[in-house]
Amino acid sequence: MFDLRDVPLFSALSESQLSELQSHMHMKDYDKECIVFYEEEKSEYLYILLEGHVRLYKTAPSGKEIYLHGMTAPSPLALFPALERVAFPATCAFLTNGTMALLPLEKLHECLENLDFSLAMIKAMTKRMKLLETLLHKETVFSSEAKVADLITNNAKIFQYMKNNEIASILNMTPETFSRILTKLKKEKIISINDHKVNILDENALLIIIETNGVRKNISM
Amino acid sequence: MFDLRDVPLFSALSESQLSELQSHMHMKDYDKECIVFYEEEKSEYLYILLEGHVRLYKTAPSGKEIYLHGMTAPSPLALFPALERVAFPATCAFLTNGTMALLPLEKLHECLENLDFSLAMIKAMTKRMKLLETLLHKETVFSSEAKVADLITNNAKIFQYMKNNEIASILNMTPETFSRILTKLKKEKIISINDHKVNILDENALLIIIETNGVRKNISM
DNA sequence: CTCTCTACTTGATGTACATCAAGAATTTTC
DNA sequence: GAAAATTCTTGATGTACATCAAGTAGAGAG
Repeated sequence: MFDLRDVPLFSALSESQLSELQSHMHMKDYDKECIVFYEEEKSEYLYILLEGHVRLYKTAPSGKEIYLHGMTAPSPLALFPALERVAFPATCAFLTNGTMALLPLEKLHECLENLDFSLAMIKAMTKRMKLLETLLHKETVFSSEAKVADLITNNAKIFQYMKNNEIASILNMTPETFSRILTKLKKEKIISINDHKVNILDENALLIIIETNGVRKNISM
Repeated sequence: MFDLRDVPLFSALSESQLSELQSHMHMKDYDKECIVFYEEEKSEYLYILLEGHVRLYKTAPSGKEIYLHGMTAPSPLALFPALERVAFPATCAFLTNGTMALLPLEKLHECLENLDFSLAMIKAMTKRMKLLETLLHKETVFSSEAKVADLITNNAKIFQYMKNNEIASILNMTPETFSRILTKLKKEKIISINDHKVNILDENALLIIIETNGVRKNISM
């Protein structure tokens, strides 16, 4: 059985409050690939991811999906639409099968009367703002090469359990661009890849790419 | 004299709490164009904009400034770095002259013990998340043409008090691109401009541009 | 009212990506 | 372990912008 106590946002509530909430919640199971909610849709519920992984993405007019975040259980989703009762800014789809809890928004707003819950909410929101801020930074100041360099320095293991074209879509670039950048980095002896394992040969070169958005040129002012 | 009560975030506090806070605050006056804080810098203070306008921007490795938000007084700035005690994600500079209040972070954290203050903090944070979300949407899913169409539909008066190259920088595009898009819209009889006043001739065409990121093509698919 | 300075426009070129199209290398399947 | 399916690579081309460069039009100063 799932327990709201496992979700940090709710861990400060008392037994009685928790069981009150649980009695008002729906559980919903999803299969892999299923859509939980669509961008621009409104909802009367807070979605709480209890089991599985989901991805959040926007869809551009061309039909291209813009990857925002991946989320692993347990985690409340779309806090901002829940608090402001506005439409979802992104579509949410399961990557695995999993379970959501749906909490009516009135119940959520009642919880805010509790100071510890409010503080937990502030914590959860700062975490989400950090994610948004990082994403914005990557999408606005990083070149494709810098995105790859950043991924390799911060999350090299991802190459071991994801296909390159999946990684490319997380970075919001095409598989071709991703491939070209990897071969470039290999040619320049900055990384090597054997059997889906990335070895960093020149950490410093990666940092330079991240800082300058490209390979070192002569120092022009 | 400035009063913290004018800042919605602090309006829930009692007289005694407010005067306690005020006794710990520094006031600082700034001239036009002055930098308040730099991206990547850390601070022991929450900055509260009491008078004037500021802009927040990131700097790309090329030196290009990426405009994020403009803020008008009264408003707390950089809530997320204050709460998490991390570095500023952007640089803040005054557009006019104005005044900041600097509140030591310990004092801010003490305020969070107060439920009403926490709720006001949640409100302030959702407002900020809305801004971030809107910005992310514009920067990731909108074409330059869609950005301009969006600006015209939502904030046509801006043409009356800002120069075109200032508007272009707010939209994160070059003045040349902005000019080309405006002349295109004029040629297509979607807008007209006389004496810095924009007239919308075909509202629907603007909405189509926003939805499709360009002028209507034949319905493919 | 003319002169200057700044803002705007327009064209030519450059650049970082995406897209299209094969081919080469893996992985999966039986 | 061979055939089929999938993923990855590589090259050619396209596109949405930026950049560079020159000219034109307003707007403020004398």
